[in-house]
Amino acid sequence: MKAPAGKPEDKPARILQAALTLFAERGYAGTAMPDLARHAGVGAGTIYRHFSSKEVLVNAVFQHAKNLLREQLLRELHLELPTRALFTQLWQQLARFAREHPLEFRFLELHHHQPYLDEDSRAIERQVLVPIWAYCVASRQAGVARDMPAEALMALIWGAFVGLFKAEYSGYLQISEHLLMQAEEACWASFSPSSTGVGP
Amino acid sequence: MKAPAGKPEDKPARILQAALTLFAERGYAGTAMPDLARHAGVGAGTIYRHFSSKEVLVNAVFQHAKNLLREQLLRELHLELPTRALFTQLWQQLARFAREHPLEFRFLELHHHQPYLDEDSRAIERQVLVPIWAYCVASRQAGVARDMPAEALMALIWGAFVGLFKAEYSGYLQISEHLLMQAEEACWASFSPSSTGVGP
Amino acid sequence: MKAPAGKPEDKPARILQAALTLFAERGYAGTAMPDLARHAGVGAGTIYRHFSSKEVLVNAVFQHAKNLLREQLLRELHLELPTRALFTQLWQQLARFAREHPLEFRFLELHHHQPYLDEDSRAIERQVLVPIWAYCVASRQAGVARDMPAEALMALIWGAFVGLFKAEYSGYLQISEHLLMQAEEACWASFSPSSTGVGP
Amino acid sequence: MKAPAGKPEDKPARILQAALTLFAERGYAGTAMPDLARHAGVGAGTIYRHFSSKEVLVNAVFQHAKNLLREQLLRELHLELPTRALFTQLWQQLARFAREHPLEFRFLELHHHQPYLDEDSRAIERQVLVPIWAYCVASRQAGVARDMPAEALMALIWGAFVGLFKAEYSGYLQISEHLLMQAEEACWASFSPSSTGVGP
DNA sequence: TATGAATGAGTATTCATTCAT
DNA sequence: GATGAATGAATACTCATTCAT
Repeated sequence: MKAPAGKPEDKPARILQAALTLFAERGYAGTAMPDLARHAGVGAGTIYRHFSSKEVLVNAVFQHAKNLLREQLLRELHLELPTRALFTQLWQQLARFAREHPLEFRFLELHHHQPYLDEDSRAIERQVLVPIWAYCVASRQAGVARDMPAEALMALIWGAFVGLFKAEYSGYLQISEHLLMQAEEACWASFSPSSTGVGP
Repeated sequence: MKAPAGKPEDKPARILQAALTLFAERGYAGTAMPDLARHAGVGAGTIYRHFSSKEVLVNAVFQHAKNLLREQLLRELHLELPTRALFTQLWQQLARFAREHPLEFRFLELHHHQPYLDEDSRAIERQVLVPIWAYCVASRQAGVARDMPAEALMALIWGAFVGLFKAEYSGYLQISEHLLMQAEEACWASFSPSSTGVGP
Repeated sequence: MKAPAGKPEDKPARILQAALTLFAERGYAGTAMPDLARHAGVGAGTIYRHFSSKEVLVNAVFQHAKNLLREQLLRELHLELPTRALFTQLWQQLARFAREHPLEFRFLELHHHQPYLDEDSRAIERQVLVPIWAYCVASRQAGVARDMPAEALMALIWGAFVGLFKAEYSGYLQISEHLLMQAEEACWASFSPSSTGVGP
Repeated sequence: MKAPAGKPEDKPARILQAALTLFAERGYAGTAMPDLARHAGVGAGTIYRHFSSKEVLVNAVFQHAKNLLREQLLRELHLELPTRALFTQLWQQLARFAREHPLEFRFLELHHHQPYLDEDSRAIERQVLVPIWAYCVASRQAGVARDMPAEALMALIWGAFVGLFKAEYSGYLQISEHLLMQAEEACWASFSPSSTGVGP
């Protein structure tokens, strides 16, 4: 009979959860360890039994969040679909991630490229990007994406997506399912070569 | 004849400059006041003669940066231009801001909607948004923007723009003048209603 | 059949041994209990089953070491020997102790008269000193020791002895059997009244 | 008009003094920085303006104490004196140091060869020893010191000296001027070759 | 007015000790 | 009995802010 009690008994999980929440809210430097301990419902020392320093902790959170994103983004991806459909699928997976894991989403936005991220964290970051990058390169070669560097395409689409959800949690906007699909179409339009000026 | 020493500029400006630089680099919470004083080349106490607290200082920086953005964005705006041309103009003003004031740009991205921003800062934020919002609303009514909330359109375009420049200073990308224009076209495509299904 | 695992020895002994080692190396305040537990190969809590606090533990180590010194110093002491021979014997017993029990020797040097030593520890300290003191007093009355307080004689000889061995484990010196005997002679010279100026 | 006030205004000096006192009493590891600050009558942060860490502080104290010892020991040393007289002079200088600077004396005894001492501290340690070592070597070559390694001679005499003063501050003994001279004679006896067996 | 030394509450982290298993 | 995870007070150190000069 283990840990049937009220509070979830898994301390590391509680600590990660609290860290995710506070880092997403206040950022790494803005979060104090004693505060974090209180939120996790553990003693301050307990954190250090599981994570040897604040830096190690933030990297653990980063890697958890990034892995989750990778799984949600790349799982059940039907690469055989036509480019347009695949785009929709990617968009929806992203949206599902942002919806189901808002803290992870905000955390990742806030802790990009920070100096305390270690090599493992950076490696996972790259792991997420590579398949998307490949998709962009392939689309471009197939003539169904604009003639821009894959990196630029990704930056525009990812940026637009992030902008949309930031606007929501900033209170400017409520994203309905319908709006989500409209935004997807808008982004597809910025991704695929425009038909403007394309002959008769 | 006052202060003929090393740097002649006036103190408040030096302090604001140092604050802008460090906040943009390390964030508000990650920046220490004594460090900031050293960067500004003034005594720690001097900061407090001009800005009564760290919060007041960050708000001053925010307002300076946001005002600069507003001026660069809205100055010499030819509202009588056709929507498409106005879009290009806005895009170019934004790009000029990001290019000429990279610190202000990064600072603003990093300090959105933080709890230490006061009412004045939030008001200025809105001041910047309102004309853009009006442009979106008008475009939509004229049928030259997609049928989405103006807030969503702004979020998508602003997000894409920010994504592009973040990719640049993250080292993923080098933004040439040509690329900038291609990106503008892509964003316009996501802004204007797609011609899909529109047929004779 | 209990605890057939790795180290078979009994726990209290293992704990005392680890405490002796670490206290001798790093001092009382410089030694952490969890570290000590790891060195002893026991759980942290186990220490407290046998020693109710760190202070109790250090006193146990002190008493063990001091008792060992007492035994080695006073056992098989031929009090009937002439003063000179007895001096040599004491010197050799001391040397044997320092050689065979270097940790105990270092520990005792490092933890003299510390405020956490309890009355029992202080009592044992005195028990060791009393017979030596008696030897000094007797020698002096017999005219074979210098005309100084017994305490001063003891301090000089003990100090010289300790200095010699400290020099060895500080790496300044290697104490051969021959050197040990030379040193003994030198100390005897400082103990016994000089013949200088003694004439008919 | 500077610092005429009750308490000496020199913060670094006050901090060094408090550090000397507490380290001499409780040892390095046994002394807490906030305690030290309170003793020095300064804020905890003030210590760090002058000494960048506890280690830097203990090295500063060590170097101050060792330099003082060196000056008192080697100053006005009449190297042209006969060996016996020079020995007395060294002894008296040492005694003066132990008398006038009991805290420095205790501190040095307690912090020998500790791992936190830096190269500068170790260098000064050697600087003190070298001249004494030279004296021993010269004496030995002149046939007025026992035929032992200079290091052993030093260890015995220094050890005896330290033993004597430790006995005093441990309360076993009161060292009168007369006793000090008797002890000096005893130590000289252990230093110089015994006349035993030398006869007509 | 400007300074920067000084402060002490606050930070990350450690450690003697406890207690559920 | 033995364990080692958990604790929270204590530790070394930092930082926003003040104030004597």
